[in-house]
Amino acid sequence: MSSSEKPRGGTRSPTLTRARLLESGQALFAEKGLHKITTHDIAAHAGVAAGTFYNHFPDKSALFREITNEALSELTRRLDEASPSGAARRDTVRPQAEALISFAEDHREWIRILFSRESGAAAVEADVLLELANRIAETRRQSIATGEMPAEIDADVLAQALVGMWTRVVTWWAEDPNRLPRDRVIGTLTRIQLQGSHPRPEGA
Amino acid sequence: MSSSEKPRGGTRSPTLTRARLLESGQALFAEKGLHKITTHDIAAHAGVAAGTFYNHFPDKSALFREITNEALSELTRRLDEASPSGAARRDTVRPQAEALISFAEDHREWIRILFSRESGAAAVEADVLLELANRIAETRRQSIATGEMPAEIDADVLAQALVGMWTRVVTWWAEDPNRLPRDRVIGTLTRIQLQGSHPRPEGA
Amino acid sequence: MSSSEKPRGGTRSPTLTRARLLESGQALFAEKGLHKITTHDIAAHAGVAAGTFYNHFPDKSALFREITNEALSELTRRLDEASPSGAARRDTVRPQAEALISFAEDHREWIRILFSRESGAAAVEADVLLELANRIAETRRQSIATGEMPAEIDADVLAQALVGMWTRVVTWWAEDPNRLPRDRVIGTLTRIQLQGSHPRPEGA
Amino acid sequence: MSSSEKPRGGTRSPTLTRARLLESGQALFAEKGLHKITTHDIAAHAGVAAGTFYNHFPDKSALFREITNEALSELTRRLDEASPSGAARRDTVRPQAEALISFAEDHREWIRILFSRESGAAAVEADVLLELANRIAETRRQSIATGEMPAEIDADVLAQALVGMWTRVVTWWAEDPNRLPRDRVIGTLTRIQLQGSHPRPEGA
DNA sequence: GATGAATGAGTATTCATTCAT
DNA sequence: AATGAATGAATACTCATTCAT
Repeated sequence: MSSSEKPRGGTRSPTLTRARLLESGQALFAEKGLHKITTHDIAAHAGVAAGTFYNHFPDKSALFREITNEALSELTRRLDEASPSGAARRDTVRPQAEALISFAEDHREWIRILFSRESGAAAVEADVLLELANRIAETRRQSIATGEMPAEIDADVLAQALVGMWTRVVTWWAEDPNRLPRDRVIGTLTRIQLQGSHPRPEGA
Repeated sequence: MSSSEKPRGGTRSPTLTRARLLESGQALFAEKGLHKITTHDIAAHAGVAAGTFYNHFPDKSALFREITNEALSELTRRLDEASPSGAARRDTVRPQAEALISFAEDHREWIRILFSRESGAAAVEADVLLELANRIAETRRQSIATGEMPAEIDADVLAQALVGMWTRVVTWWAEDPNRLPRDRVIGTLTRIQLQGSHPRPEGA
Repeated sequence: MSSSEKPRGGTRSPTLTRARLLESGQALFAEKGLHKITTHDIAAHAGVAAGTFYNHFPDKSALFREITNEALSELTRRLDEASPSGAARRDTVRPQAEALISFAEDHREWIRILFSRESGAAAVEADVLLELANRIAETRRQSIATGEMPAEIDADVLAQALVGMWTRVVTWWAEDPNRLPRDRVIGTLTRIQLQGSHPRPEGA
Repeated sequence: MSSSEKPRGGTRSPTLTRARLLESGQALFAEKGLHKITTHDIAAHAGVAAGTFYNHFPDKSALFREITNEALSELTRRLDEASPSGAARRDTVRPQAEALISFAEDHREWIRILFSRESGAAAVEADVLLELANRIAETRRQSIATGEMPAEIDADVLAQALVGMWTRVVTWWAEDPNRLPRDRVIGTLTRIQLQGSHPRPEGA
């Protein structure tokens, strides 16, 4: 077979094709979101025919889910690594902020896919993020229980707040990392939180 | 012709029809987002024919924009009211949190439309939110300048963080206000912030 | 009733309204043709409500037909006048060309409506034009019969040819009468025809 | 699944499908004109699904343009062939009339599409026809310059006149070629023109 | 596995026409 | 007669998905 032939049949490695589709989906979803990208776009970007897409993924959302799952488990992995279960509570925040920012540095596309609005990932990320939130909240809940943190604080609200804060900041920063040195982001993120102080009521 | 025919001609008040379309759009967009709702859905929900939609709005996005504009200006109005420019800085946070939560109580649909992911409002809300963020940030910037707040804090990051935090919390809470009494949300939101304490470096 | 009120009910003379609709139709059809103009356009241009249109005309094509009929009968009238049945044949062409050109000068809009392509008048004008063609042809037919005109000439073809020629020229000229003084158009039109000479075969 | 299902997947030759769409468009446009024919009509006539149309043409007007372009270039080709640039002027008319009539015989549908009113081709044909007109006019202009043709003749008017005449005659004839033998049409067309005679002024 | 033409349900939008007021 | 909101059929175009080759 001459190598200049149009590839037909099982030419290239299927694994490679699959990988290419994944990459293409990643790049394109990051750029425009799930709904503005067609399966044809992805196939074209991957250099394969439209039908080939369906040899590797049952449908468009399956590819999307695979991407987000991979992204989320990598993120989870890094966050886990950053706060081993045995670690002292106080040490937990900075390493996690660092993990998140490093993740953003290494995978800007994933950040866009996971966290930017209209990306299509709303449902997909919810669970993982909630889990993250809850994990964070759990630490706080204990602080609250021990009186280290004021009782006015609700752990669920706190969890949502932290997730919202972190995802927004990291998305904003990943759009253009030149905005700010990473350490400054981490430094700020680390300090925005309850420090155990019992603030006087505002009006006082 | 029997009198049971569908109404033709200018039967009902146009203002009413317009209002109905607006309401229907609000309800449906809140439920499923801009992209999953068709103009036919809206017309049907409003009890009018498909074409009637276009007697009142040039296109789907115009209706959406009208809804979001109204929502945003109401939100802006409340936030402005909550923090008169002359107010002392410290007094600013709680009233704004209260304003936001009250807004959410009164307009759960608007919250979903403005802040939930995949709503279609990404671009629309950006400006207003950023403005809000910057307003908040400005207060902090001054605190930082006066040394009241540690210099490690970056005002831009802080602004993003606060916006992310607030929008996420309010969206989460508005999904089901029974989750928690509003005061608890406000209380927590009010305390999540730097209190001027200079925390010891994490490792210390 | 104050005169500044929005006219409602039988305010203005219905005859006037009808006339205005006719004028508006004329102006708009001339500009863009039947298919690109909506009944709303016409009503708006006439300064009346959309429904009013249907108080005066059963439908859009009725208005169009009325305009074309009026235009065509005026044209017919002028052409008839220009060539009274008793006139000598030779004298017939120039007066008719003059009549046509004058008609074009007085009614540029009608020219566009009747003769320009895509105006919507295709079917409408056919008959009248054909009649015109046939009347012209008849004159020629006699010339042919008497040997004044060569037998190779077919009267039907000639009729079509003259109609095609005249309508195209007049349409072209009416687009911008400054292109040429009317006499030059008439002069040329008058001379483009068989003059009774028996041309030598082409190759000779 | 029964084998009587509609064909799915790349069953038939795409070239064939494209050709069929082209033919269908041709037939239908010739019959009713661009605006009265829908893409669904064309697809149905071609025996394919509605969406298939768009696999082959970006939109309806692209198909139309393709048809008219092909028609016009074939016509141009034939006219060019009929009057090689070196030919003596006088020899030019009959061959061109012959070319036009032959073209009409071979492509009645194209004639309708190109020249009949309301076909939708107004803009498309303009250039080519004008070019044709000007080419014809140029010959005359020279005749006028040399005094071979009377100075009262305006070359631009003449060009418009010839184009109007020819297109109308050929359209009329192509509707039903049985009306007349082609030679009679050609013969007449050939003789309708200025023969160089200086006619006495009509009134004389 | 790969191909890519074909499929057809889905959707925004237009506009001639109606008729209660 | 005049109004103008309402109607709804019509239509161009998109795109996820299928399947014969």
